[in-house]
Amino acid sequence: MHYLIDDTARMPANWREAFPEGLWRRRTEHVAASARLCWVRLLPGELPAQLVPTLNLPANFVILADAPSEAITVQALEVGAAGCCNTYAAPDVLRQVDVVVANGGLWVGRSLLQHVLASTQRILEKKAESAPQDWQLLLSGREITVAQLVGQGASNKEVARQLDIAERTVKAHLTAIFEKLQVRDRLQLSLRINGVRD
Amino acid sequence: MHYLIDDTARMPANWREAFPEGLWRRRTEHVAASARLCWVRLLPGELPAQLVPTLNLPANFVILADAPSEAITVQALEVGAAGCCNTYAAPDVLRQVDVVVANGGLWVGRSLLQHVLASTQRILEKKAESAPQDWQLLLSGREITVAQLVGQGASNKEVARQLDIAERTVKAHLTAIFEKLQVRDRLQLSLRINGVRD
DNA sequence: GCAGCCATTGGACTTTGGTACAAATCCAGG
DNA sequence: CCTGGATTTGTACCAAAGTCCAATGGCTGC
Repeated sequence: MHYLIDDTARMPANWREAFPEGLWRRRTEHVAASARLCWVRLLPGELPAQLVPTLNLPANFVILADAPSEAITVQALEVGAAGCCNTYAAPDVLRQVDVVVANGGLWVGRSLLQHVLASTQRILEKKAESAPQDWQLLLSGREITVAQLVGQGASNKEVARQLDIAERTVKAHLTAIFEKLQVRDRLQLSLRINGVRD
Repeated sequence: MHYLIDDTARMPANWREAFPEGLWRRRTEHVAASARLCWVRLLPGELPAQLVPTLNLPANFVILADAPSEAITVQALEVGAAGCCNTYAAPDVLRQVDVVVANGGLWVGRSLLQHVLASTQRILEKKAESAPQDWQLLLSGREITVAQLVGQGASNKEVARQLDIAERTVKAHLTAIFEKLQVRDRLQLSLRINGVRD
């Protein structure tokens, strides 16, 4: 049997859809030790380390976060959760989590996993510090200028005005930049040159 | 259909049991592009980065290692694999990997995951002190979720798929977010939530 | 000189992002 | 019961972003 421990006002529809027979419980209510899996929903801003010790949970439980983050997930697993996922994850995903956990696995969402693995990779390579501005080496002078402005949030029109060139030219530079840096649009360019890891 | 790309002498019994209809292939042989999942077995001492580029693999493939390690797994995902697991994993586990990958997930074994998460924890502790997220206080739960995804570079379509809602809804949330945070587009939103100062 | 890169621009086009206006459900609190 | 916020979706429309093909002129190095 599945349990959803949730002190918010409304039960997420996707969970109900994933587990039509699942039971909704307040944090103060009892959960059978025989529960197959217990889903614990965090309140906004709450962290697993604050909540979990206050509850009497069965062996298998999973944290549900409305706004999951790397910090929440790591902490969830640290306090014994078998996984952490978005409260609003699709029903298929929820059922998938169930299957993985039932087989003794740990569940971590794809984006987080990539995030974490990317961090690990940097540790393994220890390259992070050596090449802070590698992208500049791949671009021509003008392209660097355009990339910096776009990276700060400027529109094509603004870049054009500031550099006194046609908007069309800005687009041409951007197309070249995207190709050279292997990014698909200005937002990912911004993340790249501002050193935001994802 | 499942394929096992394996140049060793014997086909692992567990794989045969997990996918009775699966096809065993040498590395030189052709794999249908319509393959559901392609399992690639590493030879002893071999690394994914050496092998994968030499093969013509479909979109979804998983690395099988007789002796999996953190290095092998990270490298496997780096070169595009959807997961990495022990060649001799139980049939149930193999089928589980299949399900996860079929749903767009990445699969990483439990022990590796714990290992990697432990490393990540240290980085997070440093990051946590620096930036209190004021913007989160202005948004509803769902809006926070959308803002985070967009801030990481996701397109409207990707956000919609990930949250299992219509693209139109993503736009509605974004319009509300822009208004509340007083930014004009997704790029400036990204700068705001990633704490980039200009 | 000529090949090659850089910077520039145009026209035509497709895709994506964002807004306006509207409306549905659910649920909380008065 | 009714109001108001949160979440969801629709149609339609406009603007911005991005691509493709093509061209010009400047500069450098062989």
